[in-house]
Amino acid sequence: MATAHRRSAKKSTRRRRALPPRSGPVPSAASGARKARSAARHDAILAAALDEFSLRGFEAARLDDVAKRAGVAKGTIYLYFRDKESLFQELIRAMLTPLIGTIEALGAADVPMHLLTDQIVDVFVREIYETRRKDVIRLILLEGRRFPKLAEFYYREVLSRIIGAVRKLLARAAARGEVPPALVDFPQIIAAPGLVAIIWSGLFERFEPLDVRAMMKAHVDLLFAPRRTV
Amino acid sequence: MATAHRRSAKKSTRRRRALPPRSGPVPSAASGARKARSAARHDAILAAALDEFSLRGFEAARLDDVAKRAGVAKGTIYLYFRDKESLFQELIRAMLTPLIGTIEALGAADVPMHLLTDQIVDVFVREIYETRRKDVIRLILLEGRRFPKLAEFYYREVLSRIIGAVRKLLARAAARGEVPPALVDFPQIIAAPGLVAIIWSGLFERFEPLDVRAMMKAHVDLLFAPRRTV
DNA sequence: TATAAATGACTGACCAGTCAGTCAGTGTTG
DNA sequence: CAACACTGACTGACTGGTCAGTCATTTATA
Repeated sequence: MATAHRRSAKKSTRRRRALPPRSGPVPSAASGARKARSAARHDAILAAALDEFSLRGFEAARLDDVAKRAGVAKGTIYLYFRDKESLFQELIRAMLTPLIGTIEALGAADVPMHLLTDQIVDVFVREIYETRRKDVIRLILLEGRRFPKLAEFYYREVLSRIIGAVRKLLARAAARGEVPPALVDFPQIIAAPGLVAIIWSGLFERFEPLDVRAMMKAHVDLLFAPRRTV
Repeated sequence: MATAHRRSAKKSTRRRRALPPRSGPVPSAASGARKARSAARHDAILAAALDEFSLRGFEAARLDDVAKRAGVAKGTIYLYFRDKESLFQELIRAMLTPLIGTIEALGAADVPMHLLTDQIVDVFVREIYETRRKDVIRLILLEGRRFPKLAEFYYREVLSRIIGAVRKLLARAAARGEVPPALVDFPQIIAAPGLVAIIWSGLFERFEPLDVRAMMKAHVDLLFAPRRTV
């Protein structure tokens, strides 16, 4: 049977390379064309890696396939990334880092709740659900346990900031009586349907399609609907 | 090339095996004891497999480790399970099958919504979150993409039944005006915080603990709180 | 031409699955 | 009850295939 074995990302104990590499090649003083070409290769490898990692997961993804997909030889990957694990981690970072600005901007705004809810849904759908970031987040959920560093990065740089921003907004809204105070304790509740959508789209879409935008809209409308009691 | 015999001369025959005779089952009822012993082995392997699969994921889990953890030789696993994938699938089925009855019972009940919400939270926490089923569900979410059969089993036997039961309850409640009709379209919303909790507990608990029961309670209270408008 | 970049065949570790051999427990016989 | 034969559950060294990472060689660029 097609038994597929994988090696765990273990330390390569042997091989002492005194001064191996830093990230990219290009030592110094290179022409712009060279730099551009190099950056293009770098990005092509990342894009191919995202495809393969999404398709098969970290362990099962083959670097031979990544290379083929990127249109380079396997050795080339090692000119740009230290090893498979570095490639994975740099991929995650590259995809999520641009998100941080967007998040902090969201937290700084001070609009009334009924407008903000639409905004939150919209940012999630446009910046995550309809992009490859959806796959990146799925990868973190998938592989996070075996890469504690990665889970930590994601928590520290992304999640905790989102939670902080949302909590601040909620606290303000709660003070104005626009939102039940219980929600301030669990900002995760707001994002929960987004997570469900990401999981669902990967596993059960084929059995039962899900209109994410409608679901998230329904959810926030339910949460923020006017109440008899506060 | 594989002749790198670390084994060397077959000197010294077999090392004394550990002593299995001591301990347990003991004689008497001939075939009965045998069956019991066999069932115990079967279960020990499943339990060990759950540990290893949860810890490392399907690909990275080693059957050598499963065997060691179960206290049997690797070959023994193959007396009970066809291959690694069968072991995985049987594990999932064994853990989730007992849940089906519980679910259908829940759907049959016809209690007012405000009582049912507590019940839903309670069943989730007691039957899933506080048991190893949490890990099993995490495994499905994580590995489901690479085991379409498994995702289908889970959807058909578990998820669709839960959704059906909850939807029925919601429709009845909505007809009585206890629940906003929008919720009937997205029963996933009710379960969403449960899913968040399962993921969260695996990845971010160490940074920020999460009180699942409180979060789920807050969520259903928010959803089902009396409203000014319906 | 000199130097950097890229290649891909190769190596060594690694692991799912196999199977020849072992032995505890059972049945049979004297 | 002891001695012997039998059996099948169990074992673990081994095989065959896989793939991350290396490096001698080739190709592109300045």
